[in-house]
Amino acid sequence: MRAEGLNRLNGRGLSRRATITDVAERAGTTKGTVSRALNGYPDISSQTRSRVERVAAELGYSPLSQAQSIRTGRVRSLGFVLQTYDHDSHRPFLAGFLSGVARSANAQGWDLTLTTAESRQATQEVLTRLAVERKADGFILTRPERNDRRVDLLLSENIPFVLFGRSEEPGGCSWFDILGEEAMKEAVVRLHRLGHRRIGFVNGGSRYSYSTYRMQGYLDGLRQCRLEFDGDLIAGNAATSEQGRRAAFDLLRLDLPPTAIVYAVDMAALGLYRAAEELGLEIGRDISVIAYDGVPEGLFARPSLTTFSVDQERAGERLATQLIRRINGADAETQRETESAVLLQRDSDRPPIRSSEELAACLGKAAQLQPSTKKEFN
Amino acid sequence: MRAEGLNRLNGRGLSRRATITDVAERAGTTKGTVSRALNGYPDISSQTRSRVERVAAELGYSPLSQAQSIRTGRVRSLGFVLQTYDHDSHRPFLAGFLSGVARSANAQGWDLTLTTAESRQATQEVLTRLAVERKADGFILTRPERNDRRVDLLLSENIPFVLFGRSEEPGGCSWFDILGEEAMKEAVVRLHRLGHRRIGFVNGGSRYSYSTYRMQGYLDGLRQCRLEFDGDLIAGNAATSEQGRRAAFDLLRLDLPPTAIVYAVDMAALGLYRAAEELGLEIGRDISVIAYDGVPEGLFARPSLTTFSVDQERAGERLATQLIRRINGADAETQRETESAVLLQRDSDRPPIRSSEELAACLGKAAQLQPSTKKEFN
DNA sequence: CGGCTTGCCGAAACCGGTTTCGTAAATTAG
DNA sequence: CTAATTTACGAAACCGGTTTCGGCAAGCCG
Repeated sequence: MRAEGLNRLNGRGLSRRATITDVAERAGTTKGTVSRALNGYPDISSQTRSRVERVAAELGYSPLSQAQSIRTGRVRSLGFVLQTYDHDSHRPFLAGFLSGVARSANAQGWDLTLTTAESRQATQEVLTRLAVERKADGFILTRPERNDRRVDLLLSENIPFVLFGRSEEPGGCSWFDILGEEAMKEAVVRLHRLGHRRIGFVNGGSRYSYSTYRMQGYLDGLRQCRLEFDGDLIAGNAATSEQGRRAAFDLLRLDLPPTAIVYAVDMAALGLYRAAEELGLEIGRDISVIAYDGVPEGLFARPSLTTFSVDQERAGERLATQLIRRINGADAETQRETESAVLLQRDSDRPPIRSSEELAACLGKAAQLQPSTKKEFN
Repeated sequence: MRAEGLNRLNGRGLSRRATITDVAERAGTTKGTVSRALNGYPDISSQTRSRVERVAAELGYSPLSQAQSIRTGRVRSLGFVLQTYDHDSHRPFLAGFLSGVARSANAQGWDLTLTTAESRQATQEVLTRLAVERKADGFILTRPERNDRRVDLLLSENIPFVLFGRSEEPGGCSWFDILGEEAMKEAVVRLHRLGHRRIGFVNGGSRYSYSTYRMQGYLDGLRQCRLEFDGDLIAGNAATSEQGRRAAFDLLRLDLPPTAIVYAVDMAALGLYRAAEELGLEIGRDISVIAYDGVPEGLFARPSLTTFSVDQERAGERLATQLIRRINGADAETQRETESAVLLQRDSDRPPIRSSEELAACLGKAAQLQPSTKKEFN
């Protein structure tokens, strides 16, 4: 356990990095002066400052963040907790998102520390641990919930954080978000314009705050198109493909089924594809669908899924930048941004070939078909 | 987890953690003794050791890794460089993989530091930077290349690392890998058993070492089935959907086209789906396919893609464990593991409905069809 | 009983930084 | 021209750990 690995700087190994003492010696001054010069303290003459800066550059000196941190308490590192208990639908996002976060952080001389948690409770503990052990100066939280315990914790401990998603927390949060309500509204309008008159809605996970916005957008869309609201056309929450399939059955079993469905979540919309297969319906003809997220799976489904896509990488970049600003003291309220989703116009939304009544009749033949027991989704 | 120790509040918010001095005072000894006791030095009486351990537990003390690191040079952190220039096909993997790495690392008291690089050159620089700045004690490298500069660098600098994939580097590397050759062989055997006699092969990126193994597996499969080798049946490298589509056209344009194709990479195999659409072929009837990776897209394609899937999360877990052992001084050669891929038996491989000759004739009608200019794959 | 190990641990140096404190020199004020 | 401020920086403490060094006390041997 002990001493083997520690003399890594032997001979041909890593060229020894320059320390602050090296810089001080070469600049003919002391550690303290070098530190103050490099950190912009006011009581350093401009002459000395530039000399120190030049020497530091020559030696390629850059301070060791963990050495700094034991005094300053800051490590120049952003924290992200991968919540493995969370529904799968965010998995495809992760690569782009993390890549954006890390890229933006790196560009500003920061790093990203990644951890996992397997329950909500574990998330709270991990956040606390990382903050106490000073592994991270602040956190990026994704997918805020309606009453998010992470937010409560970080607010009460006064630890900086930013949200991917909005929050109504009175404490005041920073966030970056995509306007899901705007997309949902546009989806309805678009389907209406194609000739659909009964448009269903399948929302995402109800505990998440995004579902409020998306529902609102659906309702706004109905209003704008002067379509009457019909509670039957709203199915339960669905964030996974299997949940989406069940929601589809619920809607299609109606006496007057929708001819088009707006899904708040791509993965759930892919469940409609399964349901359609089982019921012998053709998507884009018998039943249209528009969803939200832009997961890659939608591109390979047939017909390909029309959806509003979110640029995860950009979100990651923005959030990293905001968080660094927050850690550097910016007010929470000043760090808020929203953007629009981008419609990927594909093949799952087309004019209806039958009315709701005709569709119902058509489905009548397959009426005995219940949502079969879950098929293996391997 | 260690809530008792955090309870002393320090002004607003942040709770003060117990330091080694707190432990020393409470145990009635000195910092040095506490450190030695907790780090397993032999010159501490078992009585003192257990007293210190008890006090440390009471106070919820755990050393600050960055404070340790300025003396020991070790931070208990694993490094991973996200190579954004690398072909996309690994993106879907990332979530599971990183989750495995982080989970396993966390469980052992380590952390994961994530960075990005946008070119091979940048990767080299980032690896060096992280090592010199002591942000990571070692690295996990994915997808080793035939002559991998990362490996050269880390070997020459004597920095611990493990590979997801094998390497013939003489220096001696640690690795975890899935036996791609085994899977490719089984794919051929399986297709042969279904009645296919002309089986094509589309390899993945030729610069990566995995392509050697997978090619070998294909050849082994032919041999086992006593099928004659035909160079025409091997198409160029394809790692993306578009490349896979072009490779499909190359094979299907042959005078005697294959009735089944083994793809070394799922994403490329999905390109065959596009080609088939354009040529009016039905996958699983006119042309069968088995691929490798287990990307989620394959599940939603129709017919769903039969493929050998890799448990990314487990790979991440194993690699993290190996790397930690390496950093703790284990020999590189002792840290090597391989496992088998798992066949996801789906619907893209079925008995051929026509012979190669019939297929050629069938395709003749569509012969004028060239691979059209790249469609937008948004 | 004396000399030599050995076991155990306190004291202090050290790691690479930051920050406080005090003061000589330079500047300004009177 | 002296006194009062500033300015600029060295010296040293400090952060939270690790590691070296040396010495005391007990144990062993003769």
